[in-house]
Amino acid sequence: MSDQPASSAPAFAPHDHRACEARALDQARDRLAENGARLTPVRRRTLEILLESHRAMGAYEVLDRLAAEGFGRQPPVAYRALEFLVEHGLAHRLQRLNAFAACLHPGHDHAPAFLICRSCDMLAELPAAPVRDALADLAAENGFQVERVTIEALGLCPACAGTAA
Amino acid sequence: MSDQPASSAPAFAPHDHRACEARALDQARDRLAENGARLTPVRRRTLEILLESHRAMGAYEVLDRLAAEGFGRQPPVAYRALEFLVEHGLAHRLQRLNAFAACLHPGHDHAPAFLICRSCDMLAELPAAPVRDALADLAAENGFQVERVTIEALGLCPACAGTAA
DNA sequence: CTTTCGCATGTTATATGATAACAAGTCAAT
DNA sequence: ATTGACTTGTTATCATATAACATGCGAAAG
Repeated sequence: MSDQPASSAPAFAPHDHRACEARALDQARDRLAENGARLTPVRRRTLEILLESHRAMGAYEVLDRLAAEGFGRQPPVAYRALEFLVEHGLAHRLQRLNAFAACLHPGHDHAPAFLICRSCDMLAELPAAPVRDALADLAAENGFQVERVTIEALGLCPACAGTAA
Repeated sequence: MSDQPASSAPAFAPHDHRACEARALDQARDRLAENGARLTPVRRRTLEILLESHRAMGAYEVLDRLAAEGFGRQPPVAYRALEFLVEHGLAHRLQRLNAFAACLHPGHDHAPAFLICRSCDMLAELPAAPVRDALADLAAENGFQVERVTIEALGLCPACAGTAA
């Protein structure tokens, strides 16, 4: 367990974000190499933008950033890069927000659960094995073949809950 | 257990749909009476439209139906009725599809899990207590206060899985 | 080399989903 | 009969997402 915080992840806790970003980028490179996919400039920049914060970003927010840096300024530019990242497990799409977020554990325990703070927009991506198992049981009971799952909770992160109280 | 199929619900199985519809409408009336809210013609019709099938419908699909029957033809007409139904627990919003579906168990075990068939669009709404509990544990570990949860699985219903095989 | 082919990037145009802001109608309770 | 809360309707606009097509670029076959 050198670099995988596994179940007791920092989540909303403060942490060394530079390292966090760098590690995710490295893992992304590895993963793409394995799959024979290319981390082109737009794609790389898109991933970096998502990695800057533990927040979900709308496609148009990402697009503005890309456009400002000389990439194309039409929606498909952002959507394609985001779709690529999602396909390769380097980012997630948050259904609840119509938005995207960088994946913090590429390659590990996919289909995580998300805790989304409605006050500060911060996001925690957590290993969701127990939750998925419970859902898998439910599906099995009903003869349903699960392909993708969406497990998201909206609420207040510890910091915001404290402030409100 | 006269009318609550509880955990082993028909889900994707064939069933007496007229009764299913009628019961949901009755329960809706009860529930709204309790809350002092009105089941006006648009709202009632919107609920009936959702109840016709165990599918999720987009707001614009509902709107077309309403408009064809003499109600307003502008988006807010549908969105308002749908929002009202969701607020009172008579319908659910499916994040994964940007769509809405009638609630089949108004008043019982809310925040259910959904199984959505990507082939025939059929939908099962299931009591999700174990799944929610697992998610609640995860949230508690991270000091997160959950307010709303989204638990959805996309895949193949028994019928479609059988056909494909 | 250079041709070819697949993929990446870019564009224009349009589809789809959702809300803000305001006007007018309904209806129960005074 | 009048008020005031709520409901319905409108116009206008915003936000999200994708289809369809043109161009460029680079690796591999000739």
